[in-house]
Amino acid sequence: MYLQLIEQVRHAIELGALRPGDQLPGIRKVAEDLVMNPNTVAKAYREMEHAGLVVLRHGAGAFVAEIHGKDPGGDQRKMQKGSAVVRRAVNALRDLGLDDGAIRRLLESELAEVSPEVHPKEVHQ
Amino acid sequence: MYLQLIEQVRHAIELGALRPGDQLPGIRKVAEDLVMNPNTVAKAYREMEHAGLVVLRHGAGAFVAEIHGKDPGGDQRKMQKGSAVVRRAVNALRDLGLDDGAIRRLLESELAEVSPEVHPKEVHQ
DNA sequence: GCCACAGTGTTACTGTAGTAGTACAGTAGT
DNA sequence: ACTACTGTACTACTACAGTAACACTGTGGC
Repeated sequence: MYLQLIEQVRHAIELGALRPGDQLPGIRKVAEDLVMNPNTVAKAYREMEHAGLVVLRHGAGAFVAEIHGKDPGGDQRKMQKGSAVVRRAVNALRDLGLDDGAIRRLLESELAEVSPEVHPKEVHQ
Repeated sequence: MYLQLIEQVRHAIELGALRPGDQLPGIRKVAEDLVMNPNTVAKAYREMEHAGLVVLRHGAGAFVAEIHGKDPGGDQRKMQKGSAVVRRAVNALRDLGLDDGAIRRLLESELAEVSPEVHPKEVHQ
């Protein structure tokens, strides 16, 4: 759950929806919106700080870190182009009558094709 | 982890790699291959039996259930066509320089676009 | 026919990570 | 200084993964 939240924020940053210096909504606010415990959000925030995505200032708030990648602008272009690719693919897959679960399985199967048995786990250390 | 195993088996059945009546490898065998605990595999097997995917026979083994869907053949076709779609999309995304994590985020973002906040949880029971 | 053995799934029990709940501590504006 | 906001720390609970001993089935030898 807290991992999903991290992925969402990471995605927002990559897309440019969140920019360096921006303040993230407070822990309780997020917790209320997503119907989860404040502590769970706090854990996500701490993990993100550990990953260098955001900077936490006790009492002040959480802010998007200044530099999270080497090529901030390039990533946004790539993600936007990629988003179009994914949209077309998903539409085609849904036209075939496949549900979200089947689509996820197909993707995981394809991703595992090249680099098998490498699950995304080495992120935090 | 046991959920991933279930998804893999479900995928294999949908693709036709596993057919009704086929015997699944033993719990310990699978556990050794995937470097996980036999108990974890056992839990996956039990969940799959509960979902009607397989039939467990104490002392004999685990076998793929006779009927798991209404249109066995049609699903295979759809999945195979879908697999081609996904392959092309993934290749395009990788050519853009996107890694697996970014690709997953793009997919999740796209899937959430239409039916937001509906996480895959209603599978069992 | 019967028994031992190797295979199978099953069932306790333990440790650990994630989540929820609650109270605490720091910051900034008034 | 007060107050309303922020993140932090501690505790309890639940679910998952790991470990080991158990129970059932099928096969081969006797």
